[in-house]
Amino acid sequence: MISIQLPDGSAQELPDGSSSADLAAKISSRLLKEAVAAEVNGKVVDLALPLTAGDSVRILTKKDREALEVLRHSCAHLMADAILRIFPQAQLTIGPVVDDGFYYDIYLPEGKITPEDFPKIEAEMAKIVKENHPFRRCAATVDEANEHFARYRAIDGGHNKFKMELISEITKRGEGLTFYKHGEFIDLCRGPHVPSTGWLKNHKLTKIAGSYWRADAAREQLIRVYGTAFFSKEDLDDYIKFLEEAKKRDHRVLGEQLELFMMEDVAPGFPFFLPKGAILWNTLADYMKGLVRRTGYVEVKTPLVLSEQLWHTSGHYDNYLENMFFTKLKLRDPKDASKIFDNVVEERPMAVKPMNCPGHALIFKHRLRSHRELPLRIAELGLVHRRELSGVRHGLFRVQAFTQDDAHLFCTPDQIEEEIMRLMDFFKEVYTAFGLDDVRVELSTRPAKSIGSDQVWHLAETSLQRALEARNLPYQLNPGDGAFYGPKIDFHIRDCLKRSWQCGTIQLDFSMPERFGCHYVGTDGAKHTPVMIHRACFGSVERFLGILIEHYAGAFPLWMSPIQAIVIPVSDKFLTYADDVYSKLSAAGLRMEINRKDDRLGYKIREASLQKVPYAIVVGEKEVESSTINVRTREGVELGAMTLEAFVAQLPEWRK
RNA sequence: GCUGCUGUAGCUCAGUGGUAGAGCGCGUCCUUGGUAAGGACGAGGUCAAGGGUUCAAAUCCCUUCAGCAGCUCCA
Repeated sequence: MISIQLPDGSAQELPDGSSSADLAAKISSRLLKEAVAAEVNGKVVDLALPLTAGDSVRILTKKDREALEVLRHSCAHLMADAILRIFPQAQLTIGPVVDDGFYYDIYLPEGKITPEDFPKIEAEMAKIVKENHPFRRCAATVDEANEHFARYRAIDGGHNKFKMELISEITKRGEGLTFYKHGEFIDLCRGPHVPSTGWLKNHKLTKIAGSYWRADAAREQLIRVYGTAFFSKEDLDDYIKFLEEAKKRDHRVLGEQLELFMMEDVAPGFPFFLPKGAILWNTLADYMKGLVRRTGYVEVKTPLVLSEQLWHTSGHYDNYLENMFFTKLKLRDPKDASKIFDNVVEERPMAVKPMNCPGHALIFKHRLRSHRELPLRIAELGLVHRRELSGVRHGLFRVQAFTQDDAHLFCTPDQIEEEIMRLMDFFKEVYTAFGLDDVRVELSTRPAKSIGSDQVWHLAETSLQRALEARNLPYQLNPGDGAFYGPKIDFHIRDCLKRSWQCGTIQLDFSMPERFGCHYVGTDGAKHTPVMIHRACFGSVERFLGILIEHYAGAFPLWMSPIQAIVIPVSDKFLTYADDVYSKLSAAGLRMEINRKDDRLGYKIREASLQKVPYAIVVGEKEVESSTINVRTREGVELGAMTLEAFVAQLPEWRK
């Protein structure tokens, strides 16, 4: 008999050679039915693996995150099996689990797999699920491995060199080889797996992408087939619904439909804000400017183009060159105006700023500062330009020019804690204002390679920690993940689809004040170097706006809505009255529009709803006679007839 | 930057060697209407750009540019 420890601290006695499955069976038949895998001494393994005395075992069911990963990895095998049945010349490489599913990288010497093949592959997968093959684990030697991989022999007569490469690496590390077999299919795999293919009913292939063996562009081109799997059909359906919902909320699509912004080939990665988008942008900017003014900042404006020399001082030239735009002078030949010289040697070459901090450092050292001025909080909605590789640009999320709600706080080390607490309050106020209450905080501390004294690092890190604790903010600690010049706090917010976005960041900097020679005169009359705190709350106004478009699905709260109400005359007989309503509400401060088109009422209502205008104001004969308006919300609720005053009085918060 | 896919009217897309199409939007007219699509007519295109193959190219090939997905990147 062996004794097995359970998570609740109790123990179970089992016969020698028993497995986790036997353990589950002994606890309850229901648990055996629901068991997916087991965590033995902290490692996830197959249910069928024999246990040894003293093991501590947790049975994993579909409720456990680890179990879902096991399921998905098994599903990767299932998919690989199906693909090999359809494409016998395919060679498997690796097939790991990723965030919301799995993929398998496949080498296909010729031909290709496209999404059109999905139905065929899925049909084959369904067949294998129905056959309900058990997953069997087998340990093997290298020779046996060769044997196992006989079926992967390439058409040219060679072995599957990808698997052979993996095998030789594993062997070199002195680890044993394990294979997993279901039906005729066998694959090199660490495991574990679900008990049988019957578990893998709820799957879906999602997309195809290119990849390279070992992520090395010089090596073989592979086809990456993505899929996902869930324990229940409901979960799979929910996931498919989530994908559809996310697609509907795509800010690039809504940006087009709601006429918020546009992109042009002549300016890739540089959005054009259309009138309605510009209202949104300005609403965010105005909100931020107001808050900054109320919370003890000074606001500045710094130049876009600065001498290259400055970027040497700041260190960006050495570390950030690839992401910077540089100006390039041209000259016309004085004798021949059609001749242009491109390669002009510039006396003072200039660069477009990718960050605002050097400018703010220059403002700080513009004159001698006293300790009495600290903390000095310098804020700027600063437009920065950053070159991005062509493949990474994405709507408003990743652009080449954007406006940071940037600020740099110059303070003494003693003031760090107080400033961080103020920032926590500031950030919280902002996110709450936009209905983003789900905020996750990460604290990253000193990396191996860093500058600054132990003393300053220690003070800074404990200040950050104390501030987080004082504000009761749970946080995730990322030891060693800070920048070389200081620790940082990142804010990740979740939108209404539970997607996480990194927005705010607070970074301490012990380096830049030094580089720029920023000093203040202390109480002792001597010069001291301040600490610099970089911080941005939106991050980028453009990106934050993109997040809000998706968060609200274009139906912004009243105070942000580009058009807050639209006047719809029942027919053009009532245009005069409609104009009157329009002017009065505009004068009251509401952003108004008026629909003068010769369409039927129903059509204009529909248009207003699709444009997500919060209120449609209908005016016709009845309204003219009683000097009222008839109000309908974009959700389709009829608020009925009311006076203009009553309408304005009942509005929820409509300016911030 | 890499790989794959895509680029046709303002938008969404069909057309895949032989006279450029639809729906929506836009304009004009009819209609003067009561809370999510009334009707008729009309304008609108160097088929991304450049080169090649061909009697003939939106269609096939090459190059470039841009977009999309993934990868890589984002101290």
